Amino acid sequence: MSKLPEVLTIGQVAERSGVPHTALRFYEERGLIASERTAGNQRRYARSVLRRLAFIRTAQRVGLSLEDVHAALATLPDNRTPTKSDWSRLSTSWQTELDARIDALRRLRDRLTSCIGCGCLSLRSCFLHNFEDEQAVDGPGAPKLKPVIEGGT
Amino acid sequence: MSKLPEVLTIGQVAERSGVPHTALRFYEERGLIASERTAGNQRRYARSVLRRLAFIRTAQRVGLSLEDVHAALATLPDNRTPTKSDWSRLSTSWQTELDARIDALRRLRDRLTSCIGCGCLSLRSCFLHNFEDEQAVDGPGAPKLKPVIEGGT
DNA sequence: GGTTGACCTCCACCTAAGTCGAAGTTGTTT
DNA sequence: AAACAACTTCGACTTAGGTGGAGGTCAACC
Repeated sequence: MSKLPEVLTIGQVAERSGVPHTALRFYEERGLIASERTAGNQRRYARSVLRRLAFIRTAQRVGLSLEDVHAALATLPDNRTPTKSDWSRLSTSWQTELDARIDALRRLRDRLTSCIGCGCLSLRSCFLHNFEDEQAVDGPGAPKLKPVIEGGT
Repeated sequence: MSKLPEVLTIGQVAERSGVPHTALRFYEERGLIASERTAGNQRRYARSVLRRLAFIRTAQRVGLSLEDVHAALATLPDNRTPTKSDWSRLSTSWQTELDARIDALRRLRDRLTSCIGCGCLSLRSCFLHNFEDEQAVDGPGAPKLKPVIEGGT
């Protein structure tokens, strides 16, 4: 535990996080991460930026936008210790969204699973034929499929 | 059950599916859905397109790209009944991906959950401070965070 | 103290996933 | 058969999330 560097250059952050330096500047511009500057105007990052980046990339991976992430992180001010209610806000608002997404994914997967298990070569009982479309009855006013993709704040 | 329409116009599909007509044309251009044409060159859709759309939107919602969806659907040729191995291919390749995404989501959510439960107002044990970053030890060759966002085929 | 690589800003460009509008055609209704 | 909504194509534009290069500066080593 000798020389854990106090601060990291952009190159070091890029290497350690796997996030390209171009993206790091982009995230900074978007207010997702922050840096100090040296006398010579170069960025220096606190090591905690790595966790932030991991969080950002994970959130992105599961389909959340940078704006979502930004909104969430913005509720945790960088310069003061978050209060319990800061946490509550972020946590509960995200959990609802995350739960919904987990559920959607699970249903998608299970549909595939049961499909392959059922031997339904005729597509008779497969997802492409039964995919929550039972409202397609005759007459007008058939309910719409729920609007998907909304990037809810 | 009188007059279930055999085919649907683009407007009807848009209304029933909730997918804008502009997007429907776009999906067709990308080969995700198909239509017949009338003598006068207007699109007519089989009702099964609604399931396909629901599938597409669900997949998108959980962060899969249209290219992913296209690749998957392309393995199920539109004009012949899918074989068991058609299904196997789609199903198993997607399940791996879906499982991974479900897992990532769940970990994200659980981190948030335990965080709010732990009373860690100092951020000492919170995700922003502990988010899989324990490889940030001194010395070179610290393993990168896994590359996120790859849109794997 | 000079070279070399890492860094800086700015700007143009890129892909994905669409949207919008113009200008013309079709289909339905009266 | 006239009106009008719904359709057609096509090209320009949009937003998100970046990438890449030009032209210049900083820092670290010899």
